[in-house]
Amino acid sequence: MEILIAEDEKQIAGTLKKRFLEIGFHPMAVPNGEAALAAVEKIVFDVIILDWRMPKLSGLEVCKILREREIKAPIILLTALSDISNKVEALNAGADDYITKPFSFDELLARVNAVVRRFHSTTTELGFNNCTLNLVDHTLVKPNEIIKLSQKEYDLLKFFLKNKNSIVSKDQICQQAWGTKCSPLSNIVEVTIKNLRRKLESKTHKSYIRTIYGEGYIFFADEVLKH
Amino acid sequence: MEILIAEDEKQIAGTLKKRFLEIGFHPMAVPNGEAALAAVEKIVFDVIILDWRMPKLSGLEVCKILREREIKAPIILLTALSDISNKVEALNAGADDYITKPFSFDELLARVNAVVRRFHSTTTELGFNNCTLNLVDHTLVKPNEIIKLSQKEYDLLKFFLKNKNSIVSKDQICQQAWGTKCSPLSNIVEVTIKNLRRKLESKTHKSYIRTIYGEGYIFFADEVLKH
DNA sequence: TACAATTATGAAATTTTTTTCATCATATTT
DNA sequence: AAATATGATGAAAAAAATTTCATAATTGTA
Repeated sequence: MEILIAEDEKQIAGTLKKRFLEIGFHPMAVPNGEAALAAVEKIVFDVIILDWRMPKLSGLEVCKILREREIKAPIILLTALSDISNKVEALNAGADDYITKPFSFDELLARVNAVVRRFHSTTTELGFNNCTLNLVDHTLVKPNEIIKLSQKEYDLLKFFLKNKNSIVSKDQICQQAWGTKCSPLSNIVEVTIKNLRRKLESKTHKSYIRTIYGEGYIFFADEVLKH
Repeated sequence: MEILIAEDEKQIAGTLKKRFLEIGFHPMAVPNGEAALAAVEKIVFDVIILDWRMPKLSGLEVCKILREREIKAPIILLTALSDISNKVEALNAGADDYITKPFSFDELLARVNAVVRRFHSTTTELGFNNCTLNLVDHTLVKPNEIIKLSQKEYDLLKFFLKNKNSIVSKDQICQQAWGTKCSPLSNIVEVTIKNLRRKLESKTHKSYIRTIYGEGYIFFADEVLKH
């Protein structure tokens, strides 16, 4: 789980990072709003935690900018004030939750989990590297073009993205994308992989799908880096 | 906008209903949790507001039950206590927001709008009557069967659902579902409507799409009733 | 009721997607 | 390096989706 923490108070940032690390999350801490915006350009986060009061760019402003840029990841705002109008302002800026300092780590964790669970149950796109699979349109959104995927190509890519960076066997692929056992008489999987590879490839990024001889395939996607 | 308000304090319920009515929403007030569950069985709400403290079934319990039943509509819990652990409990139960009494109507409205806006930007299905259009699978989910829609049938139905109960011209349909002006030389729209009608029809419900001679079509869907 | 305009429909034609097949390329083992 | 197994690929075949077309049915109007 990739978490961005934008917080200028070093002690809070440090504690949060440490606690998230302990439970196996991947936190990244930045000290201001500009750094948060820069980080989001490069990395796909599962949740973004923004301190409201930061020098220059406030957490609220960062939140608004992220939503304008169509960043969909859930955002939680931290604030010293428990003013109710702040809460409304935060929601209107596109935040998903709001938490007042001081707070316990367990409370923050509960909110992070709630917000992420909800997000994953309703998300409409899956990102990888500098591309996105649009689950509603069934299109592959590359940096400079939008490519229509056929049904099978879509099913296959979706399966790869759910299992990125780990080996999947041909049997597993058949089961998920074709709903049947893999027939040794047919090579539909190979053919569809060939076609998907062609649609995925670009000048900068040639090989998303690596063949593991005798085992299956791995879809390589930097979980983290967007560019 | 269909809003369910489950609140046993009659005065609060009455005021909320009145205020929502004034701004053109369609509120329905019920006095307890059981009635709320029953209402959700029959009606598709855009947002559900639950009082935490209600006789027998609490708002929190109703919330959990609704999520178990895969009701996706956003839920806001009302409570007299501003205890932070309650907020965590609410989120863990699948609620989207939490508001402590006393609150102003404007604050509630802001939260309703925030929660609905977010929901609509990430929703993965559109409901109508006793059916659902699954936007990810491109399937039509009827009470007893799941029907695969072709791309064009899907585009057409999606357009109808976005414009239900109002006349849409053939030109509008072409523009949205085919991305081109309607050619007088082609009757693709009529043909696709014919095919969609066939897939939509059931023993109980024959005519979703009514033709308005010389004007276009209306897709009739009870905005409200599920059964 | 007759007529013109509009919509509905079955079936053919076209296009696209999916699958099969033959052949080539590559990896592993000996 | 040779033999064998596995995967890749272009092209053909089959199936499915989309569009066209001819004709039938329906609606509104004279």
